[in-house]
Amino acid sequence: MKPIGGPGRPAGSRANRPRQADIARLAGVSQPTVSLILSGGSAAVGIADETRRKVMAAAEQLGYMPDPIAKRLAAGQNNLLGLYTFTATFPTEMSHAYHPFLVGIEQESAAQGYDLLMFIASSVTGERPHAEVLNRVRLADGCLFMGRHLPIREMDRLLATDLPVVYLGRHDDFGDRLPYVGADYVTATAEVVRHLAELGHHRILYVRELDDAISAVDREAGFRRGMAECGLPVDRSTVVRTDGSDLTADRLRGWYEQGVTAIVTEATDTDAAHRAVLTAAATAGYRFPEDLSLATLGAPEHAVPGPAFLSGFSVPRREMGAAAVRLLTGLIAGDPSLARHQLMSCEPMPGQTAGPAR
Amino acid sequence: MKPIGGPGRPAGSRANRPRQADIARLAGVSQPTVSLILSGGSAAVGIADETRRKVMAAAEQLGYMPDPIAKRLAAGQNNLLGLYTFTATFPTEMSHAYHPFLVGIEQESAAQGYDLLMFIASSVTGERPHAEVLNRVRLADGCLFMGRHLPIREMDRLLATDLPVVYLGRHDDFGDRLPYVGADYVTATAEVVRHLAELGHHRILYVRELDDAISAVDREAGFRRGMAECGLPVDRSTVVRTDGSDLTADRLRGWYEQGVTAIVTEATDTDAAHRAVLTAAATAGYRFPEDLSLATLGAPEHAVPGPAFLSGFSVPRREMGAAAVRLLTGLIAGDPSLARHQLMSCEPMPGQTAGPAR
DNA sequence: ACAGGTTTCTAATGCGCATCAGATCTATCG
DNA sequence: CGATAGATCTGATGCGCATTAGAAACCTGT
Repeated sequence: MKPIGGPGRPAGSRANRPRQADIARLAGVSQPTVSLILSGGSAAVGIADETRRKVMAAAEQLGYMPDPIAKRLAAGQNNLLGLYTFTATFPTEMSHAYHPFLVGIEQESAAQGYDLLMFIASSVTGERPHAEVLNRVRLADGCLFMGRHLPIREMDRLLATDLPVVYLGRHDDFGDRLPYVGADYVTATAEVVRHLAELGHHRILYVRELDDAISAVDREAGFRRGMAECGLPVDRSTVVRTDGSDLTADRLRGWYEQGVTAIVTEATDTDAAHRAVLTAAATAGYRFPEDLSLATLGAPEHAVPGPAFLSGFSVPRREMGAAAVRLLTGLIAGDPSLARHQLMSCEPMPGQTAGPAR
Repeated sequence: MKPIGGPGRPAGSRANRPRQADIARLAGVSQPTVSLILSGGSAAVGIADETRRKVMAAAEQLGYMPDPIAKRLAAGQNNLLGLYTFTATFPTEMSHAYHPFLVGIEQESAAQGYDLLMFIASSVTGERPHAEVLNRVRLADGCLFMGRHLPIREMDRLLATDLPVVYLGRHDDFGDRLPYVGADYVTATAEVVRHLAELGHHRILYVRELDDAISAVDREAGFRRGMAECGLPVDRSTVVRTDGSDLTADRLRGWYEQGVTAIVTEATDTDAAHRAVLTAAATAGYRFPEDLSLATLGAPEHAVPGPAFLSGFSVPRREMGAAAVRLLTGLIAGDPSLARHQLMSCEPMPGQTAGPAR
């Protein structure tokens, strides 16, 4: 702990901020009276109008702001919503993947009267980078979690406390203990496959990333379901896993010559698979949709302004962010009627990279 | 305020977590001893090894985690940096203008051990949307401000308190009272003009936005200085103000026929002027740099990945964010040796939209 | 005029931790 | 051997607020 000033008043920013006691002195009442008036709900019983006026005036005059820390220590709420991303919230190398979520989160937080407290894994992180932050998180009234991979152990510990928590993404491993707002990738992906099939594609490849994030699993499941529903076969070579490095132009050419007419990729926070396909196609001289059709699951919204370029579906990130905030504030308020697991549907995007099979 | 459990233990998330007192009991020592051992730095003086061992063992056994709230209440500091943007921090319609700043802010905050508290102007904003938030802001140990236009009156009030504050952008109206980290637009803009002049351009137009944000003023000043230094005349028609709507293709054509060979625009959070030029040029059929040269001051970094496309200069937004955080934490720590006004230089970007004059 | 009821406020206390001024006990010295 | 100097630890206290029990003043009806 950093050294602070002598006894009496700490040296920090709270140095000479007015406290309830100051208001009390100025208004000629006691501190608890001030507390009652300032935070005791709108219809605080048993306070004379005259007293209330005096206190309010004094508070106004001093520019009083309740100390959220003390408030929380004493009672339990400070109108702060935590936001913790398991990677940097504002990543450098990644595309601005989280931005749309943040837009929704910010708007809805404001609407609900909460401020956002962004927790950041400190740089000095050893083996369990999240352990420390997941503790700090309790500063807020509740916390929103984002990130492709959820640290199971730490989350388990956090869920053992009763801090309200919402995860932005589907995650059923914790059952009802972990409320979430996710996207219905399965349905949306199946829909994309069906659309391609209707365009005459029969040899469709699914190029996905290496890691098994839940969204990736869902998408593959949706792909398989879509293929099945359209009567298209799926064998070992239909689903390709790559981190991008091994997806060469030659390999793509090979697929093309074997009769593949459409490729489905997924957009992630790195977009590795998706970019690899684009690069390989550019190198091989294939154009979309003339030579090959391309559908990108969860097309990144930041790609290009204007009408959607990529075919596929778009994740309603903004709405998801807002819904997550609503769920969280509901949980904080103790609303029992809330659906703790919410899946939002993704809008199909016709786009310009998918067309009739050649 | 939410009702909590009976006296003794609150019903909140702190339900039955072990406290230092529990450890103390188990180890047969006093609570302050536990505090000393657990948080009194590595080489806490005057603690017998035997005692330390016992306490550590007890803490381990109980799975103790310090309560961050109590910790901060006692320490008088909460390791929170406020961040307030005078518009939405995650704007919908604007380009992701603030993102690079946020990257730097996030990284440096983490490095300094602070979390970020994002304040949001509540939606119910009347005439003075910022008044309420600028009050809430005092909840953090210090606060960073962003946004093209700074609400003078509210800022003045805030500066009257001793809350450490840093503004991201140049702003000298408050003199030394308002510390800031800005960008040296004047020098960088003059440099851009010089570059164009060296490419043979003599008729250079400056297309700027309507509003008189300080950055806009600085850029125009830099433009004029650059022109002067190159011996190029500037008259009333050399500087064009627009919100984009009146910048038609015809008007651009007119300039072209009057011998204008280069246009300088500025990138802002809306990019109105810059976009208008691009649109008009596209409509008129002009290409950059073949028909016209274009330089964009503060080229948006998010435009296109890969080698810089736009000529001009880039604002070191990330570094500015980090520098602002360093300045703020320095102020919080009470470091008197800090330069309260910092201007960072912008890197020239050759880009691909400026070439030799036709 | 007095018991019983209201209204309005205050004293006391605790939240979990950190800090500080001693208290206690042991080592060291002249 | 009394005295001084560490070495270790503890009691008391405060951080700013919320909560609760109950004091004080003020009514009401009989």
